Amino acid sequence: MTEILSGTKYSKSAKAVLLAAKDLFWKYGIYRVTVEEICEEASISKMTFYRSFENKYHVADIILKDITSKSYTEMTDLFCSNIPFPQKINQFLSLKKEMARKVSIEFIKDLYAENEFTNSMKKYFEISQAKLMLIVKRSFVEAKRDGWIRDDMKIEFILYMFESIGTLSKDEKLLSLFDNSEELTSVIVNFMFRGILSDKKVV
Amino acid sequence: MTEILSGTKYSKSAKAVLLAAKDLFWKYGIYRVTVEEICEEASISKMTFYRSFENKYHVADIILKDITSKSYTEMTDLFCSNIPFPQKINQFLSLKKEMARKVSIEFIKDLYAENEFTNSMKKYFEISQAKLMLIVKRSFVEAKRDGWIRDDMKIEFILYMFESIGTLSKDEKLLSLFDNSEELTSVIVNFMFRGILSDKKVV
DNA sequence: AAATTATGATACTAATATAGTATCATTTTT
DNA sequence: AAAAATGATACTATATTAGTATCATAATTT
Repeated sequence: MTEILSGTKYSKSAKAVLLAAKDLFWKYGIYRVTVEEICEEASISKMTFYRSFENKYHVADIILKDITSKSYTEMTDLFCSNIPFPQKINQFLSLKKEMARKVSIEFIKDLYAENEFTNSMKKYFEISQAKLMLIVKRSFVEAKRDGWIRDDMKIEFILYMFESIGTLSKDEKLLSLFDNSEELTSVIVNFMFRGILSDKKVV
Repeated sequence: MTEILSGTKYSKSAKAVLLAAKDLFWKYGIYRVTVEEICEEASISKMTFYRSFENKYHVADIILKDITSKSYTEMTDLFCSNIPFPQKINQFLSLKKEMARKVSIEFIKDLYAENEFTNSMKKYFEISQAKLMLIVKRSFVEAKRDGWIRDDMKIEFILYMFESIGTLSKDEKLLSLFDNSEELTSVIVNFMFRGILSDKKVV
């Protein structure tokens, strides 16, 4: 939790804002939270807020980028490593769980609500996703070659499903079926990998 | 969930409003939710809303009363029944859990934020609580007489702690330590009863 | 089928909330 | 002591929201 914004990049007050904003965004999403609320929660004045940040979307942007960049680095490292495929999947599951705990469903909901500010965030989110997919694909190709994945499974299909984990979380109807993003993610991810893993080599 | 508003007291559209409002209030509290949002969620027009309800606080009032009245009836029945004391406590725990699932922490937070509308709701909440306490007290007195409760435990102290379960949930600082009211309640309740039950008669 | 009733869509006003800025006093850091 | 950061307040412009009036349309009842 407090690992967020680890460097000395931000001043004391700016950090207070980022932490307070994160808590509020997590609970209520972005659009329901006001700048004044954030300031009150961070115990700073509104002017101090506007001296460091453009607006609340700027804050949300920093928070999102901080979290996704860390998560994608971990993911990339995982899929680039030489550990056996099933172990990769296990670790992937726990990384996903951890990430779900880090990114609230309310946050994502507001992110994908049309808005001139959130659009740039969306893009960043999607670009990170795309970069990761290249690495993941390579990993899946190797795994298939090594017999870890059922023969009738096309890599393209797997990748499509893999990407859906991110895409699905944009679907309001699906989101509303779950209480939190952690639950949703674990359901999707578990479902996916149970169906993918070859029967010959059970973890 | 859907047992809410079981009678034919409300029209189809009014029921839709109550259910939609409940979902929104549960997630975001009362003040963050607008009438128009409720209408959209309930798929009815704003006019239809205002033909049935005064405002969103009126809706919140009905929801709260519906839930508390049911819960307090169950509690009263439980403590008036002739089952052994430890069993009463066990059932009390599950009732409390069920109630926690029914009343969101966001809802209570807004309820106890100063506001001319929520004041009447607060009163109703507190009166129900007071009525229940009379019955609970009688039950505790009997339990002590029958040796279920440690001798050095004063009934007044127990009642105080018992009431705290409700009062504590008003404390912002404590609330913020937990993700949901269910967690908070179960922590308090469990803590309480483990310390109260006599060592001689373990359940 | 006609009448009654409930609902919807739209447009509107008044009230309220919020964003963002200017200014100056105060505190903290250097 | 000087410089930099923060706070408090007041302010304007804008956006949001509450609540109502009006008329059209759909659903029910008779």
